[in-house]
Amino acid sequence: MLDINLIRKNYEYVSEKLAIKGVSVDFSEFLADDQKRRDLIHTTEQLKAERNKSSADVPKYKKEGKDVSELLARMREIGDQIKENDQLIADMNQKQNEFIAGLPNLPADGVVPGGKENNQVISTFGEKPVFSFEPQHHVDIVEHLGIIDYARGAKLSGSGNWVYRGMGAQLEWALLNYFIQNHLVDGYEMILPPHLLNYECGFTAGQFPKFVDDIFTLRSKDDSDAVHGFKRFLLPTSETALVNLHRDEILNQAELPKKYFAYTPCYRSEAGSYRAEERGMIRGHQFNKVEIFQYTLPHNSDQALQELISKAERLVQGLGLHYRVSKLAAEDCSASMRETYDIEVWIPSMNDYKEVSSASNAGDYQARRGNIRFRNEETGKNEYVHTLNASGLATSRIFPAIMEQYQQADGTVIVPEVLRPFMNGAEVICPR
RNA sequence: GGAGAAAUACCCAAGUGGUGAAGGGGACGGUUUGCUAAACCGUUAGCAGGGGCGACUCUGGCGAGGGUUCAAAUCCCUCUUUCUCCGCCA
Repeated sequence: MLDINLIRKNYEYVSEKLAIKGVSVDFSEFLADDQKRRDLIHTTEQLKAERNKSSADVPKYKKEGKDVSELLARMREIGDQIKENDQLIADMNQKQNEFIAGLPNLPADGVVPGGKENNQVISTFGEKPVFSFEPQHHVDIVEHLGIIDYARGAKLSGSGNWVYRGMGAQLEWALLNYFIQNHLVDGYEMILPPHLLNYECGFTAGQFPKFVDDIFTLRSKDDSDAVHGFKRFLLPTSETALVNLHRDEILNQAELPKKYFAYTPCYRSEAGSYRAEERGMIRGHQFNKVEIFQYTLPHNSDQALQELISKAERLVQGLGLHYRVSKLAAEDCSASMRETYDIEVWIPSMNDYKEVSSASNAGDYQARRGNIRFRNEETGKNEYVHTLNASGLATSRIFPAIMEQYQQADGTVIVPEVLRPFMNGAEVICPR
């Protein structure tokens, strides 16, 4: 959520920044409505002041034996006017809130306009592997090895679902353990949140109201009072849970930065996004991810973003996978984020790099939506924290990358060394 | 799932229709003191939102949202959470 005072003070600046994100907004009606709203608040509050005063007079006059019927009549009149005005103000507030909540974050300085095509590769690690044989697609590899079962995944749940089995399940779990170990060593606190979250969580994260279609919502027996058509949804990423941990809280400055990580499956409806070239486990309705998250002081968030990026990079490096880091153009950043870097791993069969981690700084955008503040020790004032998140990592892209980058001529796959301690020392995955 | 009880500040807690939300603990500030403790004095209802250049002032706020009333922490309704009991259960 953007700062309404910033819009009031300098809407030209806000418009310019939003234009970089490809959003054009005319603030003139908004500002006029805001003035009307404030005027009405002012007159209504004066009426309330009168009501409070007269209210106190009633028992006083009664005690003195005076007639209060005229006073009561006037009070009734004021009361009706107040009621009417309060309703108008509530409507205006709602309209204003919906407008502001619908605006995306402003891109940070240095974020270039445009979409994907303007993303800039800022670094690469390792080299594309060279094969002395015809490399296989990861779907063919995992089916040959019998470690991912797509057919039965579809039988159990429908397309876009798969079953990890045997060494596949072990490799998946080893990856998660490897990530977790890494974050624990760095002093991040481990969180296992609920997977079913309420509407407010999605609002704070910035997924709602705009991106409701991308998530799975749950029906319950009594949805009659569910304002948005559902009471709970399955989290699309544990970021949604982590950013809500301190919703409506005022943190002590000394507690910051708060560093968390969480493991959860991520559930996404991915409506209509299936693409033929993404067969396999590149895009599914459920995938595993460890998410790293920080709440920081405003002036420390840029530095924290670098920390998150290098943490995610270190994980991919440890696995010995070739990848690159891209700085996203404004329109490729999600709505809540002011700056995002993607770590993209090389998938030979796709002849392309696919995102395994997205590291973002939301600035105070999510903190405003979720009312997450800290007490500034110097000023004694409450200010909004900054929130940052990064995947650390998503397995659904790493797994195929391992399959394809570590495949051998005989169809077996070498287990990256860092994972072996979590797999009883297994060095290679062979067919069952 | 059923029945009952509760929700007031950092904590405990009073307040069942009439201006300004008791009291205690804690915390913070001060006096006294060589230091600590004690004692004494004071501050501590967050927060959000209006108006004003400003000193300042007004409004809302007693879990949340509605309602009744001239007036609501107090009465009524809905919801949320917590606790107790019953049922079911990994």
